[in-house]
Amino acid sequence: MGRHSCCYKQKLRKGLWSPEEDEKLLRHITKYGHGCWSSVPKQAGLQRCGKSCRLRWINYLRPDLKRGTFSQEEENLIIELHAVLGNRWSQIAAQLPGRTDNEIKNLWNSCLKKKLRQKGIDPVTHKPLSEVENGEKAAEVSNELNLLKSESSKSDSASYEQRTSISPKAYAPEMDGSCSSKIEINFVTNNNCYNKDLFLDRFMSSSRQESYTTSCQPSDLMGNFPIQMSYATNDQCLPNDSNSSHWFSQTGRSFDMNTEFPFNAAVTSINPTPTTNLFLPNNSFCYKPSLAVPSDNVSIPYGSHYWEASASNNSNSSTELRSSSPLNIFSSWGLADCGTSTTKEAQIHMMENHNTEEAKWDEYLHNPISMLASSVQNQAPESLCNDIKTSMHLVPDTLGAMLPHNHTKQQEQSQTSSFFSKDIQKLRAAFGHM
DNA sequence: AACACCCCCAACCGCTCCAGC
DNA sequence: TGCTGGAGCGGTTGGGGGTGT
Repeated sequence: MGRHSCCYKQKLRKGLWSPEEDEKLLRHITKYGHGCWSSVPKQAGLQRCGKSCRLRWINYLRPDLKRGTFSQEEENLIIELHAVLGNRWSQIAAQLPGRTDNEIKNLWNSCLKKKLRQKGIDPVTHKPLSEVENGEKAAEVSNELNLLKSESSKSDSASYEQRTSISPKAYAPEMDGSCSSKIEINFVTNNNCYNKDLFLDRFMSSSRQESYTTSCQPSDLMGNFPIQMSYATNDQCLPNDSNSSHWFSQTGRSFDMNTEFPFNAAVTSINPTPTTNLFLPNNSFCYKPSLAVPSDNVSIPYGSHYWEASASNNSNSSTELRSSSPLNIFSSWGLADCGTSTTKEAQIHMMENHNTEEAKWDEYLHNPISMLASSVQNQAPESLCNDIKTSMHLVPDTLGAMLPHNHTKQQEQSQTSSFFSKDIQKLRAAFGHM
């Protein structure tokens, strides 16, 4: 553990890399690939440890890196992703082609944090600063109370409720009637508990139920994961070749599917429109849905097409990540059309539209291409392609075999899902079943 | 011009996870 | 099943450049 063993062995260079070192490493990797990083420095004739070489390659030498300052769109995307993922820089970086986790981390620490604070938003919780301060005071009191409580009753469920309780008023100061604000409430919990945890809690609890539609409290799920609800309830609506078991098994990577699925659903609901209205411009932040999955037949042409497109063009991430993608379907289904209603109203609205959405999901799942066509008809094909590309890991293996192989990309993409796999594994361990 | 301070970012460090044995 | 080593991640550091005095 700790420092790499190779670093102890002999005097290895540290600090900044010289152009000569860069050239050696670059030449070696472009010629042979990196293979085992620990052997790279030796083979490349470098007095560095493998770890250092890896870092240099990833953060600086990699040919697909995008240099230069971050665009406004990229910054906004980072902020939004951070609101969902927290300091999971690699996950955030995975959504910003050409950017490294280190770069994003630095940007966040040096720039974005300040910007958020200037706008009166707490960079940790993404809630208004004033509220966070109040929340802290309240949390202190609450903690004292909980301490007293826990003295008398060591109940897990109590702590769960406390941890996951959501105040509809949480975002009140910045709610201007935009749908996204309302939805975002769903992802921010009290006590700085990361929304993903809440999401996982909810998802896991709902997953344990035999039937989503009957066992879950609609208000509960709606309140927290409206889109997930849409997904989940459509379990029954899936075509024969796309039932849930098929989704989970067709790639042989059930966990990827399992975890990616709700996550995409959760994130997509965040932001059809500006999140905090305080400074974020229009930003239809879109996580890619699992739309490539449902049918092998339809996903093959899409998949290969997108893959090729994305492989040849990954330079305009800022726009490709925004506002395109099939997820605008959500807007067309009413999610972006929340007008001036409040959170509760939005939830009710969504519940009312639930059946409609369900029908649309059905349609979508049965005929994703036509749905896609209608939802993205105004978009440039490249944009759509780029949006799809990070979903490629959801494409069945059979399709994958037909596509140009790019293990690095596949690995990167699988990281996103593995992140949730890890969490769910932890939950599994914690709950001892599932 | 010289110094102090600040900020950014490349790189390091310590850790976890995971695969192979 | 436990150990070991490699890969990767997130937090932190420190050097260098920019800016203010």
